[in-house]
Amino acid sequence: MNPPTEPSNRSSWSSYLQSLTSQGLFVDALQLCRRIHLLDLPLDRFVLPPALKACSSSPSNLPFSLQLHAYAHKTSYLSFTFVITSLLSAYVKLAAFKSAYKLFDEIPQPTVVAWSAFIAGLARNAPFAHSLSLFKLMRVCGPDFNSATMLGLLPACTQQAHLCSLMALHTCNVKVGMQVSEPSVSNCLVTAYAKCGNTALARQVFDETLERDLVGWNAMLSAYCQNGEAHRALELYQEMVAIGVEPDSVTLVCVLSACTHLGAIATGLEAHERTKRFMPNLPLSNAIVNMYARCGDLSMARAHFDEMSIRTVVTWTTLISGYGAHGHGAEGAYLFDAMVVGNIRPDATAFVAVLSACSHAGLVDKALAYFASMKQNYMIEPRLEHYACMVDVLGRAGRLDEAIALIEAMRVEPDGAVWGALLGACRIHLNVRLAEKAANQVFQIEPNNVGYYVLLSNIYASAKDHRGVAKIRALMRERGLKKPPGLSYIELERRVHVFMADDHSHPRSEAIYKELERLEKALEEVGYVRDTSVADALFGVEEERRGEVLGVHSERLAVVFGLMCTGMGERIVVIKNLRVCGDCHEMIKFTTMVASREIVVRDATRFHHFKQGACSCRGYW
DNA sequence: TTAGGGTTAG
Repeated sequence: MNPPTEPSNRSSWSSYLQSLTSQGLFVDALQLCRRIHLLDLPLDRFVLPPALKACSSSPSNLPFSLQLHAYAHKTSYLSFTFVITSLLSAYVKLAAFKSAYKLFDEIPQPTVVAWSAFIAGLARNAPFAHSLSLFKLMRVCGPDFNSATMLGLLPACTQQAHLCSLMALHTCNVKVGMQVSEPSVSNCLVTAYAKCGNTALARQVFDETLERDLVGWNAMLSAYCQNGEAHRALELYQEMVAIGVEPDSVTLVCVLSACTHLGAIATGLEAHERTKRFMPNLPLSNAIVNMYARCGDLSMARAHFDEMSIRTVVTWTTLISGYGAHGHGAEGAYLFDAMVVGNIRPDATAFVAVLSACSHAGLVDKALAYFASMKQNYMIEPRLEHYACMVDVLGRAGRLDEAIALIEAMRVEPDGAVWGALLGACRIHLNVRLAEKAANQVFQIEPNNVGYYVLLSNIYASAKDHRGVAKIRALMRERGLKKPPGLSYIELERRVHVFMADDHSHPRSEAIYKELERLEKALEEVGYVRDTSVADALFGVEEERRGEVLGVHSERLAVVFGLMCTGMGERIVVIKNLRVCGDCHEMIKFTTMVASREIVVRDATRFHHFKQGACSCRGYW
């Protein structure tokens, strides 16, 4: 959009300024303000809100905001609520909290709008405690709050720690009957509960809402997606469609995201069909590319990417990470270079994507070159996640000394992910001594992250160090840590089936176990030997747990069920929430030979394409 | 003063 034409008479300065700020042209707006100021032209009060909005775009404009404040005082414009609210929100955005509180104190009798504006400003720009205590003060000595007060305050509840306060605010709403009369407040409560990680309470509010609108459905869908309950999101979506609620583009972004998590490509395809009438739509298109890439269909992801008329760095990053996850590092790097040639500037996230693509494909030199160019060519200071990627790259390739040197040279304190990457490399190259060193660090930084304990325990097990295994298991018990359950998903005829280890809950469970037994016999005949090192290490240490460890992993059940339900030549796609176990990895390799099938497994870190007895990861996982 | 959405690592 072009900037509007400058006005010829003074009376339209304020509307001109307004149009500049509404287009986000803050620099031009500020220049104009200063010119008006220099010319000493008489301003009307309507100039102040856009001028203050422009000021709040950068902290360096605080002195100018103070000048505008003084001007408002001199001209008595401060008696208008809209001038006060503009000043308050400018001060809050500029983090000039003292000035904001002082101004608020000076208002003789703040209206509900002034209270709400100040609360909303604090909610967005200051820690939650600020806006909450102002709301408490309002309850004591201010006017009654209205729905706008709540809509401004609730978005500040963003963490688990805010849950108790959120429940208290919820009670306030129930008391005045607002939750029933105002769907917008209910929807905001759903979102707030979701951000605090409590989908059960979010659902309760959703269920109690009488006038349920599309925003409410979308808020609940997104609540499930953000909290790793994609399965529930899809159920809710089916329910919504069944009662005739027409999805919009936001609904479809949520649904595509849920399909992405579950690997539910058939449902994703159906959602893709529904997106047609919203196109072109950048967030939707990005979600589609991501869905295909992470559901295992790179060519569909690429086809949609190629069709897009506008692509941002987010679009490119999505596809690069897709190629990376499938082990096509060279293509990922090629895309990154093509993006740069097309004049799209990579950001820190794009570098994470390309570095991880290099890592999964073992492209060490390429990764080192990208890592160097971040700072040299783009002035992007490597962050912890970039270091974690580089340690991963060097570590996987067996260049452990260089990985350690990199950690030692880091300007920032390494975090759990960095040491965790080194620990992962120690698993691949079975370096027990270095693993202990890395684990020692990681346990101090992230004492509750179970994954790292399991990793070290498995390293000891592979090295047949039974005492080491016992030590880690004891440490886990002492700290009250339990391994999260491994889950595998498989989508068949638009239904997602979920399996856990030793799961007997599936309706066709008996047949699945029989088929598994038959398959394992056939695999042994062609040379598959079950790797029991992890379970053996527990033998004599935790006799009662040996069975559990030796038990049937979820990916085995999902793969066998997939074999049973699909025809010859059909590809099987299984999604796992944790890393696929070494023994299952081996077993699936043999299965592709015996059953002449292609099997794709997406685990927590990447894709494994199994075909004719080999896996695309070639050990880089 | 005013509710819902997309990308990365381990």
